[in-house]
Formats: sequence, structure tokens, C-alpha cells
Amino acid sequence: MSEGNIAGDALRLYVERIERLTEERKGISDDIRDVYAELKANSFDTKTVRACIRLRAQERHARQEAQALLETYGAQLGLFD
Amino acid sequence: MSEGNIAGDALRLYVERIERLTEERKGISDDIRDVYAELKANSFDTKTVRACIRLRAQERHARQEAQALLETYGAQLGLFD
Amino acid sequence: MSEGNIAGDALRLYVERIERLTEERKGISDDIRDVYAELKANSFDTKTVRACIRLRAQERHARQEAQALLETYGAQLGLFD
Amino acid sequence: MSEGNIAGDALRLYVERIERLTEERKGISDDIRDVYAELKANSFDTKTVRACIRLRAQERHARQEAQALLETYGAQLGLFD
DNA sequence: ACGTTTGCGCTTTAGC
DNA sequence: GCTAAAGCGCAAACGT
Repeated sequence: MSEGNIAGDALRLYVERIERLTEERKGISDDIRDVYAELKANSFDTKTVRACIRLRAQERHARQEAQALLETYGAQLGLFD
Repeated sequence: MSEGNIAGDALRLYVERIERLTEERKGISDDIRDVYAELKANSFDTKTVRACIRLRAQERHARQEAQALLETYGAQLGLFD
Repeated sequence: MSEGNIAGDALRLYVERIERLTEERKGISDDIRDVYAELKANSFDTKTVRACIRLRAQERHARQEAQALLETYGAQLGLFD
Repeated sequence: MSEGNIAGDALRLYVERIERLTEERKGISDDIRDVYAELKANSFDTKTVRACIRLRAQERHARQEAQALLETYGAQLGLFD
């Protein structure tokens, strides 16, 4: 058969794309790890920095929620018409 | 003070680097998600593909572990001295 | 009130069950530690033994995963209907 | 050779003992998991219960430390002579 | 859409 | 004291 196993090839392609992306993601995780190692070497406390970042993410998230709520209300009140 | 809060600046820089990297990583996760969506749209079964990838990763990992074990044995037997 | 704080009692019971089990688990961990100490005292290399066990566990796990994958494929192909 | 591979046998024995113990430990972990599932089914909040248990462990630990400190001081002061 | 279940990242602990 | 592995908690993913 000249066409080969087309479905199998497609599957292989997908699997490889995902594995490639997963590897990239792993690389970034390693980079993050390195940054933590670096700041630790400069006498910062890793745990505290992690807490800071978590907090900032939460606040960012809360802000987005508040914004979304505002827009919902605004739409209800016809402010954007 | 012309130097500002140096430690604070350094911390801010680290935090921002980490946040940037985390964002990138998130982007890649989204890409992976997209690939799954795409293959699903092409009639592949997501769960099966995930299982394939997981299995491949495990086998890869087991192979590495086996290799490491061999080296440990070798070291024990003084093969590398 | 003759019934006492029922919910509180139930909670206390759960907490104590969990603490008891956790303690048991800790005991077993200590036993494992002792076995390693014993084999070390008999001139075995701890690191190597750990590597062996890890490898065996991985292979066992990979085998199970492979089996699960087969079954997933089978289900996809309607082999069990 | 009538004696077989003695060192190998001893190793196998150790490995099996450890694997057995590890399995038991795993079983207990599963039991704990079950308890959490059960209390969750009875409308308790898993996360809160975990927090309680952690807190109790900490307090127990703190009490032991305080006790140890007291004994150290006591010994210094010749209270137990 | 929700609840359950599994996978993944972080935290913590143990070994070196 | 640091690195690496194991256990735990969370969050996304699957099934209902």
C-alpha cells in the first residue's frame, strides 16, 4: 500500500507535537527553578518569594473578576449601548 | 537616596522574571490543549492518545533508570576506576 | 442537651481515625528505614538497592499502563461489546 | 554450587521485605483517603479537616518541644538530682 | 453544568 | 546544607 498507515501517521504526528511541547514546557519549568536558585543564592527566601507571586496572581485574578462583574452590571444597565 | 531600594528592586525583577516564565509555560499548556482539541476533531480518542504519551514517557524514564542502575553497579564494582 | 455536639463528635472521630492511620503509616516508614539500615550493615549499597526497587516499581507500573492502554484500544474498537 | 548465590538471595529478601512494607504503607494511605472521602460524603469540608489535623500535629510538636526545654532547664538547675 | 477522578506542581522530608 | 525523591494539595479533564 503506497499510502502507508495514514491514521497511524497522523497519530504519530500528534503524539510528537505534544511531546515536543511538553518538553518545551519542562524546559521553562527548569528555567523557573533556576531563577529561584539564583534568588536564593542572593539571600532571598524562596518560600516568601513564592508566597508573593501567589498573592500577586490572586490579586490579579480578583481584579479581573471585579472588572468582569462591572462589565456585566454595565451591560445590564445599558451603559455600553 | 539615589540608589533606591536595591533589594526591593532585585526582588521585583526576580518576581517579574518568574511571572513572565510562568505565563510562557501557561501558553505552552494552552498549545497542548489545542493539539488535543485538534486531534479530537479528527476523530482520535483523547484518552487513548494521553495513555500512549504517558506510556512512552514511562518507558523512556524506566530506560534511563535502568541505565543509571547499571552505572551504579559499575561504580560499585570499580569498573570506572 | 443530652445529644452533645454531634457534628463536633463526628469530626473528632474522623480526625482521630486519620491521626491513628497516619501514625501507623509513619511506623511502617520507620520499619523500611530499619531494613535499609540492616542491609547496609550487611555490606549492601543502599543507593543501589533503592535504585533496584525504584526500577522494579517503574517497570511494574509501565506494564500496568500498557495493559490499560490495550484495554482502552479494545474499548475503542468495540472488542468488549 | 549447592549454596546458590547467597548475596543475591539476601538482596532479593531485602528487596521483597521493603516492597512488602511499601505496599502496606500504600494500603494505609488508601485507607486515609477513604476516611476523607467518607467525611466529605457526610458534608465535612476536606480542606478544613486537613488544616485541623495539621494544626493539631503542630501543637503536639510545640508541646513536646516545650516539655523538652523544661527538662533541659530542670536538669541545668539540678531539679532531678 | 457538576462532581468525580486522575495528573501535575509544590512542599516537605530523607539521604548524602 | 544541599540535592533529589516521595507525599500531599490543587487544578484541569473526563464522564454523567
